[in-house]
Amino acid sequence: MSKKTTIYDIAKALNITAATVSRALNNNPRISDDTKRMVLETAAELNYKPNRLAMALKSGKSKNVGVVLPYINRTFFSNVIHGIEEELNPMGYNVIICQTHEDEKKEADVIQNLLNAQVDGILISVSRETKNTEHFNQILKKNIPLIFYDRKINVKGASSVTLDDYQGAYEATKHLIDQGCKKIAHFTVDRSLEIYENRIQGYKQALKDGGIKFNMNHVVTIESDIEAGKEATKKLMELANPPDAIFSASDPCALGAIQHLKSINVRIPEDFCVVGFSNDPFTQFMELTISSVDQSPLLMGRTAAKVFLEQINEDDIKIEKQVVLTPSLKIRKSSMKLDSDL
Amino acid sequence: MSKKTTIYDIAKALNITAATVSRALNNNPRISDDTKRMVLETAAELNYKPNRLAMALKSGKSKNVGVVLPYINRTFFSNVIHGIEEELNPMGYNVIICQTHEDEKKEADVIQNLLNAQVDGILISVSRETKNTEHFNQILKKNIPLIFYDRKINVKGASSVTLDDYQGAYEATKHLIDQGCKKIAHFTVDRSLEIYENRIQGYKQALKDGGIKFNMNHVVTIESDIEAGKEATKKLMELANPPDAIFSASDPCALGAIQHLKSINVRIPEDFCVVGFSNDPFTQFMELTISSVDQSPLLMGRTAAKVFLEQINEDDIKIEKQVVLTPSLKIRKSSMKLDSDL
DNA sequence: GTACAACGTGCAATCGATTGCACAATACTA
DNA sequence: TAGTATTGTGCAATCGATTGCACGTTGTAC
Repeated sequence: MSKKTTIYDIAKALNITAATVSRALNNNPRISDDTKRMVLETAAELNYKPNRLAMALKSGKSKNVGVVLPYINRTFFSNVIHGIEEELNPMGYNVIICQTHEDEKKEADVIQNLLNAQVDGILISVSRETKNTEHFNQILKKNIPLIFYDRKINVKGASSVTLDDYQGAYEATKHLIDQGCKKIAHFTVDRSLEIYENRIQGYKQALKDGGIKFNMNHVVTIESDIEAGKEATKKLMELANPPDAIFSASDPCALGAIQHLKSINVRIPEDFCVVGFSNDPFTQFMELTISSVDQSPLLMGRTAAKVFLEQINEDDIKIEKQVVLTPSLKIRKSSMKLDSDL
Repeated sequence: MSKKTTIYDIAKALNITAATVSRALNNNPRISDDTKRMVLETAAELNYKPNRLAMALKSGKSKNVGVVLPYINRTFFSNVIHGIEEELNPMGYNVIICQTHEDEKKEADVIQNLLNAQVDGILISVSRETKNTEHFNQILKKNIPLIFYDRKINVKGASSVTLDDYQGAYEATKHLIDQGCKKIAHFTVDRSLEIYENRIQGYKQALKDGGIKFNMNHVVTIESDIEAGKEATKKLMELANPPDAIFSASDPCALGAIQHLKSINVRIPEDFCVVGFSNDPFTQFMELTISSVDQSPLLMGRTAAKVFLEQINEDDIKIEKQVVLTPSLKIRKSSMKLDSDL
């Protein structure tokens, strides 16, 4: 195995100093062109590769950023990462992924770990459990950019890139009203998370603006999976006053709802409309395609990355930046009662 | 902003040497218990956190591993990552994700980058384009473990964790034959990749064993998406001798096939059976659930990680290890012609 | 011919943690 | 009481690259 070649090896080969080699490699104007050429040639010959660890230790910049999220194998999050990489890789940054599994303690742990690894910034979507903000302050205290994406929490000094969940929910609900739905139920997941709370608020406002009375019994908090959607729908349909539409804050729940409705022979969208949230790919795959609010995860990732890059370049002047992306409602069969919407 | 505290700060506070502090923190037996206690206390007070970069530089072990894959936002790959993290995080490793976008040059670039970052190992699923193995040899020359997962390429000294694609394809095809299908077509994606070639071979062997003549016209190479699946199916059905089943090496293509077949009123599974490959979540979401071969991506990730851990512990003795995982066919509605399969 | 500028390199410290070797202090043996 | 173990720390080099300052050379001006 060939030991790695360092600038010292190059220096020795040319009978000069490592300092000169370093300067030559960095194209320092104080080094003569001749020397530069020789260094470059020798570097190539010896197959020299810079040791990023050494550079990082010296400069204090690791050129790594941490990306923290609940679970990586969720469509939304893996797409966000994709977006982040698109922006950061070309700038020479590597991305270290850490999962929290929706656990506050684990979140604090991975953040500590990232700080120890000297990351240059942290992009995070907070876990559902998180209440304490101490670990976030740790980051800011070290003057490391902290950017929340999608799920944020209020921390002074941190930036955020989020979706206008309120708006998305409002549009989805309004769309259902426009389709003639009168009794619109809502599935939510975790009201302690801002995103879900905002969706409820958007939903409520749309009802209000549409002249529909808000019905407490039509709002159900469930897990974000198909089964939960089925069960919840079953219960809703057994109410004395069942809904004629569901706006679900989660796509899997919307799917579960549809599956149950079909099983009891409710016609969709003629008798019942459903709209989901997230625009997960599967919503387009079904025969009965599902309307959903798109969160543009790629754009969110790219935007979060850009905000990071801005902050890193502004040095000491720490300007919090709050970017809010606009969602777009994808209207599909599950809620297309009227031809006019085609 | 509080400057980071180092072992020197602790040393100064206690009027001892950084060397002693280092030993105390590492629980070196040559340090007295008293000193250890004091160091630990002071470390806590000063909120000392080890600098992983410095440790890495000194030890030559960065505790980072690179994971290279075509695209992160593919169900299969994001699940593999999940599996890798499950094994590696508890051991103190961080994972650096790099995408190749199926591009050989990019693949070589990210590998170079990972090597410069001094990763302790590289787990990779090669890009479709890759022919040259030079960049892989670079890794091995530095005595860094190289583990292929899913898509491998022959490189002496590298380990691999793959799926028995041959077996998976064989079972899928045999299952179709057992269902009474006589003319089974096959969708493949890229025959230059071992995994797809193996699937074809398994398909062929199953046909042979089932006494069915292989029909060249029933094997179609297409992209792995719904549209391609639709089109290819359309063409197949227009043949003088159309198939009565499709074993697709890709789930999206299988879905495309089903969509087209429905559109021309072919009954599934009564008149036509379809089996996909990958067991993508959406295959279970449809009303007409799709049979598919499961690749157990989580297990694959975990296994690849374990192989890495073994190699890293065996030091110089470099033993190549080839693990082959067994796929499992998930039989669902799209191919369940006979009740006996229930 | 002297003075000063410009140019090109080398010296040595630094980033933070680790470690072989040396050495002082104490404990134990004869 | 001298001599040898044992124990606990310090010294200084090291990992690989960077950088402020110093210094020797050559060139130019008067």
